[in-house]
Amino acid sequence: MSKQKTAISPTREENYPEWYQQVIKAADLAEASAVRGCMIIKPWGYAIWENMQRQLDDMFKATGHTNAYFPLFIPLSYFEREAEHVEGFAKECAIVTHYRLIPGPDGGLIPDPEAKLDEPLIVRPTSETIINEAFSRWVQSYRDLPILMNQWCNIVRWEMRTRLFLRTSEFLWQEGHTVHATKEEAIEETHRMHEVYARFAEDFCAIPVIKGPKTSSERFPGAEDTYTIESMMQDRKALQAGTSHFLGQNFAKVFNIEYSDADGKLVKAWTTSWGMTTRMIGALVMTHGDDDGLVLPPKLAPHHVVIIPITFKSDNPEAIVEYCNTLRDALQGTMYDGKPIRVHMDQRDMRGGDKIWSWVKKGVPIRIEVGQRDMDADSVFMARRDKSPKDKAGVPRAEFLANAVSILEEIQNKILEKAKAFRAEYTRVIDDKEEFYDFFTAKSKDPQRPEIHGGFALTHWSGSEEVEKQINKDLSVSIRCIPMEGQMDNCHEPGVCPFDGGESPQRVLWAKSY
RNA sequence: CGGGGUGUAGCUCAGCUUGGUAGAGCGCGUCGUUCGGGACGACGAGGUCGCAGGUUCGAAUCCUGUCACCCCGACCA
Repeated sequence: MSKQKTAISPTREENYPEWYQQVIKAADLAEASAVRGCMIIKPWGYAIWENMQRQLDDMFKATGHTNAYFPLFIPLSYFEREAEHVEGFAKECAIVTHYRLIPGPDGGLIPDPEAKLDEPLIVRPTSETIINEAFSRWVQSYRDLPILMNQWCNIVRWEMRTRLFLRTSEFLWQEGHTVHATKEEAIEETHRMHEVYARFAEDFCAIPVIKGPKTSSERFPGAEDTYTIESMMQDRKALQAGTSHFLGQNFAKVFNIEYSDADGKLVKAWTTSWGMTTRMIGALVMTHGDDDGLVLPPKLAPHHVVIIPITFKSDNPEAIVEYCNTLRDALQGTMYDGKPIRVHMDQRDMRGGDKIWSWVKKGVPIRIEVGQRDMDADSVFMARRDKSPKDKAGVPRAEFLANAVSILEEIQNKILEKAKAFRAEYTRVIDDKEEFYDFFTAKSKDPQRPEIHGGFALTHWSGSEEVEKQINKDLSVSIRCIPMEGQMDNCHEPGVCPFDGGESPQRVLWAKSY
């Protein structure tokens, strides 16, 4: 095969959606399965998810939460209780109606009509209903509160159009569910977990996010308030990376979560829920990936360092392997982010070029090649994933060992800064309707293949749902969130809505979204 | 559910209009020459052409039915 300029074809510029698919394939993260809309998460993709899980789980534990597990199936009658919740999820539910198969007339298997369930079960699209039903039995006294619970599980939402990691019919996530004695405590919890997500995104995924509440039309079905973190992908579209919901007393009412307070009065409780999903892996791809494949933030990379012994030219390959072994041991004895550096020795029997590129495409932060020459000079040949694949050089072994941690830290910081700069470049404060429409309109001739355009727009907004609807219809642009204090500059002064001239307390964030 | 398209080797696809013994590239295996940035050669393994009917001496190819998937719209973490 002839040498290509980039490892991934097409490039982001040429065809962004196709680039995304190719990166996932090249990095061996996941593949489509025989089941429509469901993906097979392969070991490299799953290892990233495990690192996310471990980190988030620590953060949940540190904020007082415990894990539990609730059933995959939810009785239809539970699900029916909260009207808005039903309206939001009924259109995309998988339903179990039978529990036995029998041979059919055409030789295949069919559901046994005799084995029809009295009450259909739905496969959970989210677990508020079944968890709050349990909570209603667990909560009797103010002494039982708060309940701070989380579960790691899979859920099913029967999506029409799917894309690996971003939108699949089945996906993995965590869902936190809490019950509180007072409104204030529940709101505080909602904000606490919102903040946990933002910190996780920025400090671990190196994905800068904008925090804020959703408008009422974008809220979680059944919530009083939904708080989101929104990030900008490299095609300048917004991705909702995590949400935290203040559910008020909506679920407490329909599931009858009541407790006796200190005065012996019977009081309704307040609940929250919050979730983050495997979509985050898609966010990593689209935030940091380049035309050579995935770029992983070191804190989440399954391997921090890959060591490739180059032995074919040596009289003494065993010595090189041994030299690599001691290098690996030394690295593993070094702590990064509170844990030993994760090192992988790649001794697969394959050609050097293929081997090296496979790690470039997988996004490993540091690559080390060691051949006879390096060993003789007591040095290593190092390449960093945040630099060009060709930008690599020999460094003395001792120097590399001394600097390994700071290089990982530097890569982690650098990709976050790069993402922040990208977002800043394509975020615009707009006060004029025409300019807004122009900003979000592609200039390319072929409407099937619009060029990468638009970004984040900050405008005033009167609060009108009509305006929201019209803009969504015209441009497929929506309000991603109402940025909170301190999230963006020039955002929190009152002004005039450029769409209907109404008064506006602050600017809101508009974008096309996933 | 509307509009468009595709089912042939592990993968990507050609062959179909005009019926006549199943093809290519990549990948895979063995051997050789190579190899400090995506090698090359030789040989080899691998397919009841989505499924069911029909037409025909003969069907991947024509006809009918059916199933699945993909793309574009409405819905979504």
